[in-house]
Amino acid sequence: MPRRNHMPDLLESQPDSPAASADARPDPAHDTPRDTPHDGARDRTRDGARDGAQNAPQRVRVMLPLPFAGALDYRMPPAGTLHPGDIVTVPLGRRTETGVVWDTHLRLPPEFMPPPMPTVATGRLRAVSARLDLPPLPAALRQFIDWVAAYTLSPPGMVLAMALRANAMAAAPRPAAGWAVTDTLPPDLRLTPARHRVLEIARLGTPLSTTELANRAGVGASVVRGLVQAGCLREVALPTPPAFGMPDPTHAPPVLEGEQADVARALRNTVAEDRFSITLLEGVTGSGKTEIYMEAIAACLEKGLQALVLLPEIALSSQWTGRFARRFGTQPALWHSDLGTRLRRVTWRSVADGAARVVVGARSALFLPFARLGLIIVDEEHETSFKQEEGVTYNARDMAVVRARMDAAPIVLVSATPSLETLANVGAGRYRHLRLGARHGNASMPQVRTLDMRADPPERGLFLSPVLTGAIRDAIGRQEQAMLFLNRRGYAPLTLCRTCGHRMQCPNCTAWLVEHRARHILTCHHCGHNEQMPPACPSCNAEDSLTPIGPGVERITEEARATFPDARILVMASDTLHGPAATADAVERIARREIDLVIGTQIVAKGWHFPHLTVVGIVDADLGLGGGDLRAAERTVQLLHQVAGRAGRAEAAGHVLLQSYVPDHPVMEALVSGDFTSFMEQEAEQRRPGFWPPFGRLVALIVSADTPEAADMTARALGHAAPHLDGVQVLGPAPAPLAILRGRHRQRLLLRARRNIPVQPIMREWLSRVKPERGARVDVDIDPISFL
DNA sequence: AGCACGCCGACT
DNA sequence: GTCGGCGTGCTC
Repeated sequence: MPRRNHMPDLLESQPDSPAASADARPDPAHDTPRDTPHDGARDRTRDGARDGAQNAPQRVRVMLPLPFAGALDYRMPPAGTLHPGDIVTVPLGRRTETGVVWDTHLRLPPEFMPPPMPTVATGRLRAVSARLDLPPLPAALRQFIDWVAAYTLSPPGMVLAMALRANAMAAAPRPAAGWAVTDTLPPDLRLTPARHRVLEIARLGTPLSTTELANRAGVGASVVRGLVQAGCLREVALPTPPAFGMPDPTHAPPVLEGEQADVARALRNTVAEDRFSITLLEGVTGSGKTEIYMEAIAACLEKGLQALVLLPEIALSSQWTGRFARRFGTQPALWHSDLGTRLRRVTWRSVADGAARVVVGARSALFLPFARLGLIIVDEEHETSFKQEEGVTYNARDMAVVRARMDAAPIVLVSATPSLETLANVGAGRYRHLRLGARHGNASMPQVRTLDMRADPPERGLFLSPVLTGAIRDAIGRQEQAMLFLNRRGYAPLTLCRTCGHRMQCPNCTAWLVEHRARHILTCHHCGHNEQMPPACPSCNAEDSLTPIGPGVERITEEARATFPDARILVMASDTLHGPAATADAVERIARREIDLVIGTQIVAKGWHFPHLTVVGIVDADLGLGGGDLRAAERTVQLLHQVAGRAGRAEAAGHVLLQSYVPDHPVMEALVSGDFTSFMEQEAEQRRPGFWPPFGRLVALIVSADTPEAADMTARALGHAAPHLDGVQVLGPAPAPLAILRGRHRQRLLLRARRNIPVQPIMREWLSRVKPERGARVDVDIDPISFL
């Protein structure tokens, strides 16, 4: 039964009912005359629909999680009917694959329509082997998969693979067995006292598992097994305990006042509308955004619908789930790529049957089979880690908006520093805008100032200015905490021979090797190659001549230990914290004031709440500005604002010091003034004239090959075949900044188009005209955010 | 993605 | 004479 009567138009015309199943309707994908002359004459009818389902076999389209251009056709199995969404096994060649019965009609905008697949003659169809006893893939998810595939130019099967990755396809988990007393006991039963106790417990009614029964009777499990053997106990399926608790929206509602109450109310109303809408929730760090969007989740739960919360990194989830549990009285379901097999399967099924009410996850959670999705939240929407760079390249933030549309659900994008894309959508009136202007409670925004490194340089060989070390020393003296941020792992990013100038380089990549002193190695952050630190220069054999150049967190830690010998220092970097549990533990220790000085990379910039932290030092505020990346300035502001936001979240005021050699750069000025609106307006004005995103669209082509020649030839062929169209421009080919990555030689091209031009058909046509050289591959990245 | 088929080198 | 290298192509 449809829960809402305002599904999107595209779905409205194709209700997911048996009446609309794969076989009953004409299929445009099959209408082109493709049959061979031999088959053509007798194979004019399709699907059996026109001349009666009883006579001709019925076709079913089955999407397999394989890189095919589309679904394959099968014959309906002898028994029963199949409907779109059913999960089935089918023969493929000499193996058996699991797939999903797909819709006959692609419900996509016309410009997205992929080229039709050739049709196989009815006589050569193979039958579907079996329908698996699993909840069917919902129509909205199937439509979403087709849409993502068409948008990203990926084979739909590869997108489906992401939705099936749950491994949920394995046989249904067998319910745990319990034991009940048989109606008649065998007459020859030897009833020992132990056996008697077991039977008494078992007679109480509730079936119990072997161990539980033995424990309660105070006997060993062998007694229970003996009774089973003797035929006194029969097996009954135990009711599976719900894997997820029911979050209670009334468990601990927050007390909200003023602006916070207004925004929470507006969000609740949006959710109550129960239809597709997009809202940007913008609020400075510490303004209580999480607490407020949890009210949106509460409203969603009150409607009996499911909510999905996307976080940029799952490391964040420990603090998040803690807050959730305090608000709703139970833990949410968690979804990320390295969930254990069992939990993964249980979660997938619970999402499908609606038992999991709130799911928090990384981007892959977007492909879960929600039974009744009523809200999507994208927290830290500006984060670039929402972009998947491998396999199917997609931006989870953008695809979340599409998913919300398909499920007719509201979506809320949350950020302190929204991306320019999102702000442009607000400006164009496509998104609603809710703002929180002030910090929560008595907390005030931290005071930010730049430290001109030219005027106050550190001592020779050191990286911290005396002004910064002074501020840290004062904070620690006041029993407060301080933090140093440097977005660079390891000891030093470059190792140089002082004698001959040789630089230690990765053999597989165009990149310097990074020294990790703690592990005595040089390592490549791109391919994982590592080697021992050589005792002498590998080029000129000079001994003691290799010198570290520049700082990483390890080196800053060394300096801090020397400068603050009594401080309790904790390093937070992805390679020192192994997994979410270790991260959570580190965060706990900081909150418990067991630490005086935190030194960290990216990972400290996440939404952690450190109430006693008052001083934040940014070791190298200029770091992200080089490299000529389109979004370098925007990204630096977002990252550094996020780091700065860790300071002064409680009563005591926060101070942020930015070490910079360009203190009058607009990025530094924006951070000091806190006026991001003006900064983003300036950014917009720089991108608008050249039709750079968000005022135009980009598609990156990455050519990679095992030889430089193959990469070069393929890239040049693409250059020659480049489209010549109004409002479309092709840049390149040029060697990629990472000209060699993992031993593969790389070239890049970039297509830029006006915003109103759909790039997918252009790309399809372009790519179809170029055949890559042997050993070469072309990867397409729609809406790229990395330019490496 | 698998898994066949297919045409050129060192071996029981 | 065969076993086997992985290049190319197909799977409804």
